[in-house]
Amino acid sequence: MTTTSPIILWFRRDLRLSDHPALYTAAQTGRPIIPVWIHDECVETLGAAPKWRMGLSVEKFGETLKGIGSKLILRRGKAADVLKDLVKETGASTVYWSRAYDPEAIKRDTAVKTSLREMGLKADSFKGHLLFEPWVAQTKAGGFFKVYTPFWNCVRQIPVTDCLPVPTNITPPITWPKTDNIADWEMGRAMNRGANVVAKHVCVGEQAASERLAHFIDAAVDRYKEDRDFAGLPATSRLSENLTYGEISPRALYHAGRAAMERGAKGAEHFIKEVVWREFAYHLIYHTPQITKSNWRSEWDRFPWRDDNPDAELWRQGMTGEPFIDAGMRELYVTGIMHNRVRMLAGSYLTKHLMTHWKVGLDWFSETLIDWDPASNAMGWQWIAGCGPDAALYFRVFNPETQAEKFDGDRSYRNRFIPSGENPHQDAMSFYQAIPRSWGLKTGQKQEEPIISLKVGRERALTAYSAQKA
DNA sequence: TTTTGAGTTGTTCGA
DNA sequence: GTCGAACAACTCAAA
Repeated sequence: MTTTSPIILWFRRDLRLSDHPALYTAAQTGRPIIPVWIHDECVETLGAAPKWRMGLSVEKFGETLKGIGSKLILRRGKAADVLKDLVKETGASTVYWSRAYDPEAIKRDTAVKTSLREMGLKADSFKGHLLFEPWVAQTKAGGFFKVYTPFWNCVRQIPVTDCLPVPTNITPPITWPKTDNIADWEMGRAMNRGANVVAKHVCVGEQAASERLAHFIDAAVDRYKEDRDFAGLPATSRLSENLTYGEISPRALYHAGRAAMERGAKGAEHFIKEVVWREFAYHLIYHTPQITKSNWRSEWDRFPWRDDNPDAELWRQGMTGEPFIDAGMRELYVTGIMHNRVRMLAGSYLTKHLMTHWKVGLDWFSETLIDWDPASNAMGWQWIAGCGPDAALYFRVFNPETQAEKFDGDRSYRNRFIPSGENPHQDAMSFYQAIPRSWGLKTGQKQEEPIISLKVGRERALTAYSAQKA
């Protein structure tokens, strides 16, 4: 190992220059840095929308690096093999990356670390994706938390250090290794909905993410606590899209929130608590990785969920006949995201009224969300289905019509995504451009009658829950 | 070890 | 129309 050999900076879901511990540490050595992004085994298995959106992020980050005299080297293959090849080609003696915590990524990274160290290389991972490493928060008994509030009470006492600046000295190597062309990968190929429709709604890259945060702090954080549940209001930060690709660090959100708190913004602590929900999801996925695949509470294994079925297909198509649910499913299809409140309703409706397994919903979200995150989605679906970490009051079944009355009383959200009146909203109409022809929906078509009465659906679910408990 | 208090997000019904 | 109780009892975390 020489002190002048290059450092390979393996980027994954950390596509930014600011507040990047691995990059910052590498830059401080003064050695040449070779930024790399690999279309690896974890990228292969991404759903259509997350893969497409990831591609946009990678492309943008490549431009950013180019702008500072560096370059993003692109390769495709199994991560461990690609990195071994790159080490041989470049004479690098060190590989750095930011830690990931979901089971697939841990498996990949463990293999990478082992094989690189066997070659005598320095291979180190850094914090960066989270405020708190999942093993830091512990109960007094030394275990992990299963309830949010005690988790929050624990981590809120842990100091969060300042954000790191963008390194000023990212030294290029003398010669660059060859790189693939991202266009050849066709990362949007599986977007069989119109990617051009969704593209109007994305916000890509570090600069855009940072402006989005500033705008939220400026315009919305004060009323965040009161307004965040109103689906038609621009009251949320929408930063989940950027966090999941690491275009902004959670620490940037945290400190922006703290600064707002200090000037008396009432909603700011609530905003930080939501950021910490993401931390809690990672705490859970780290300690109970089976959360992505099987019921977190195993007693739910005997619950009579239905597998995928025609009702679930109508749910995916935004054709349940429940306007608030359908609006949410159409928001998802047109914009790639769904308001948090409506995600809960859509999840409750699928798993309770339609008695369909939460995995059916999780799979659809994994396919269609541009802000898809392995930890948050697994936790969210298990929570809403009742088999996840929560007090799990089994009779808590959301009523989409009551919820619409409460959280979309002026119908602005439903009208945005379901055509109504003489001049329907542009987003409602673009749904028909976005959907695949195979769905057979005509422009302007909507489901007039609910596919199941709310009363019948609710009672059917409650009966099944009572039977399970007995 | 036992006890105690609390647990993101709800709905319905009847007074 | 509004408001409180019932829905039922269990798990978690700390004292």
